[in-house]
Amino acid sequence: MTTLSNRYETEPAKQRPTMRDVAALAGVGTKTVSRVVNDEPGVSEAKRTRVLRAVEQLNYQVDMAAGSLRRAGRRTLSIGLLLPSVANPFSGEIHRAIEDALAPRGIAVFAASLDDDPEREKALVAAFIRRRVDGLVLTPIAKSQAHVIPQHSHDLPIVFIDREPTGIDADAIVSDNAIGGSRAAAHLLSHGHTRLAYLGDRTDIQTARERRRGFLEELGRSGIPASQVPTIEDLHDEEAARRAAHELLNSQEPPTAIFSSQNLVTFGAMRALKEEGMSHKVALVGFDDFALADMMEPGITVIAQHPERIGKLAAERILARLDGDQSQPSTWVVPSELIVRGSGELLPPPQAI
Amino acid sequence: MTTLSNRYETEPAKQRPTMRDVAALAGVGTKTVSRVVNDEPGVSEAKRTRVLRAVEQLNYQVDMAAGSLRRAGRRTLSIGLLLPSVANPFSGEIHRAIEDALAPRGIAVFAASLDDDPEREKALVAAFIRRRVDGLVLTPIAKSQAHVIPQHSHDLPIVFIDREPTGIDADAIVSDNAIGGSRAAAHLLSHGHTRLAYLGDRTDIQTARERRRGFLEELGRSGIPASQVPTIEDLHDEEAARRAAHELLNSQEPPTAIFSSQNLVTFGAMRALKEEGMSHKVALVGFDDFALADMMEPGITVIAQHPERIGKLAAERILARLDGDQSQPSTWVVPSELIVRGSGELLPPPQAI
DNA sequence: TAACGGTTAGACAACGTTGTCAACGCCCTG
DNA sequence: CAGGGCGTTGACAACGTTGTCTAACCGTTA
Repeated sequence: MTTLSNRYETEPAKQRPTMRDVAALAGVGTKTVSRVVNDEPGVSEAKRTRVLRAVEQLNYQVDMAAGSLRRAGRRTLSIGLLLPSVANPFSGEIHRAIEDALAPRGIAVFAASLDDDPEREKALVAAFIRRRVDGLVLTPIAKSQAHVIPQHSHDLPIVFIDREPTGIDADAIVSDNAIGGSRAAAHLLSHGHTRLAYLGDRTDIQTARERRRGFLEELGRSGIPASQVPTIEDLHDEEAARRAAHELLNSQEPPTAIFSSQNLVTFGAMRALKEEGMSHKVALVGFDDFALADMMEPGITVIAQHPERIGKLAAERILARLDGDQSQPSTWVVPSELIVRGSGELLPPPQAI
Repeated sequence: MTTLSNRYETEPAKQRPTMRDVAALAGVGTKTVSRVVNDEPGVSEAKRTRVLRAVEQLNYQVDMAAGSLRRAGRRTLSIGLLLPSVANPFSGEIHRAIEDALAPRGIAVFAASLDDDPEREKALVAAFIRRRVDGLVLTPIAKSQAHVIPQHSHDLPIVFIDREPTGIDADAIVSDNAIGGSRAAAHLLSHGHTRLAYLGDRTDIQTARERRRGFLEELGRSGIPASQVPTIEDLHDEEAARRAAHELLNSQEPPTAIFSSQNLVTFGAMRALKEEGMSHKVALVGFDDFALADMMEPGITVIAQHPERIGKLAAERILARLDGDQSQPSTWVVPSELIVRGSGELLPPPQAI
């Protein structure tokens, strides 16, 4: 409220200046203006400064859309990013890493949330293609991406993140989900646990299945058959996870250690443990790190993913493809990391050994 | 790796189909194709289905950029969103609310991070204007936004969020920072505290100053002059806040209650309290809510903001302006809310009363 | 049968920019 | 002094789409 005039009351809403306006004011041809604003050679110093002055005076900004329409290659210097949700901190980290990697090249990022909805996946991919993005980074949801990606977008660089795509051959960046799961198992086993349980996410999500597989296989290698491991799955929110954990803790033979395959599931498990007064009695390892994990009582041991590395790699793949990389698409795996904070190092009670 | 052919090996990288291709295949004029894909009337059913079949077959998608170049009004159906950082959960919530409000109108969101850097603010605004976004939602940083927003963008809807702009007359959506601060003070006073301290963010940030002002004014009304309130400011990260809190707690007359003006500052204070074993002895109220605040020991009482409401209002303002709203720009205030969880209800020790 | 109105259809120009190309002026060389 | 080469410059078409406008066709009415 500092100025007096209302931005919205100025009547004629004067047109945004075009290159022609600048050319007219500077007394040159439009092509000369084009050369100046694009830093192309072949313009005398005298004209260059005249043009720059006119640009300044009119506050002219090129229309990139019009430019890329004519320009060879048709680059729009924008990419589309499809995440589970832009409000999700894990996605936010990926987003930021991608932005940081693309900004130096002047590439802007369209971001959108999928909410695990295959319909949205398809619609948003189409919306971005209509906007002629130079590349696409996306977390796949639909069973197959073949129908999501139109045939004739074959030259559009696409990188899948977090989950590998199906039905289409493209670059992908994923965490080592199975290895992470086995890492969790090995860690708990090394502290003497023999009664372990698994709390997992929706089984139609590939990463969740991988984490479970890695966890159970590692237990199997230590002589604990999967049939002996209570496994509760399809937990998609904190409340469901909380109830499942309560159920586990009140079962006939409660586990002495729990592996939760995802953030919200971990939160639910933490709640249940706290409510049962078992936070310091039953070990917990969660997949995926989160803020303040070290401030919990006890601190929560996790298998941390590295969203910033996933994002950086995804952006690098897009750039490489834009720069003409024709190599076979492949999958890059970002290693997970065990972070020890207390909850995963609780020992089983003597009688349970 | 499901299919055999490499997407990047198909030699001629065939051109994306245009309206002309569709028209040729369907045996009609381009304008008829245009009418069909834009759902305009005046096309016989026979031709309509022929066009749709051709669209399907070629997997044609309109080029929105080319369309809006010609189309009156020049809408690109995209907006620019400038946040402190897309990786910041508070920003993520705002982002999501904006996306949800604009998606039904087919508007896509460019998101970018400012990192509190006025240079980036200016550069990113320019980048979005070059892309001809239909509107701009931004968290202002520079001392004045007058030079950030070019003169001739006077018809471009702009909404400022979180902080009010200076030097430009535009809509703004903010939290009731001062009231929130006074709410925190009143809450702590009502539990008998008389020795309170303030831990604050960078003093050049308007919101931080407002929160402090509200807090101190409320104390003043209860007869506690600002001069008696230890005030440590310019804390921009968790570590600085932690050190400041330690200092406070080890001072001659340590406070019995602390108000921290921002998330990272709250985290630092929590750390210091835990390290000093004072978590249950010194009251703490933080500005801004965060995940797992209720799982801390004790739960952290906060003055919660409502990012989802801020985002929704911002999007609604943009839409109203796009729809021709010419009213005076003004500021909308989103009320904060006290959430009681334990840390703010700790009583001062008897000897301190 | 002629005139008319309504519907359907496509030719054409234009949106703001850049690639292509021809033309201009200047300086240098033979 | 003619000719060649080089550095500048702008006219023009084209990018993919849509607004405008006119034409063709249909059925109806006088």
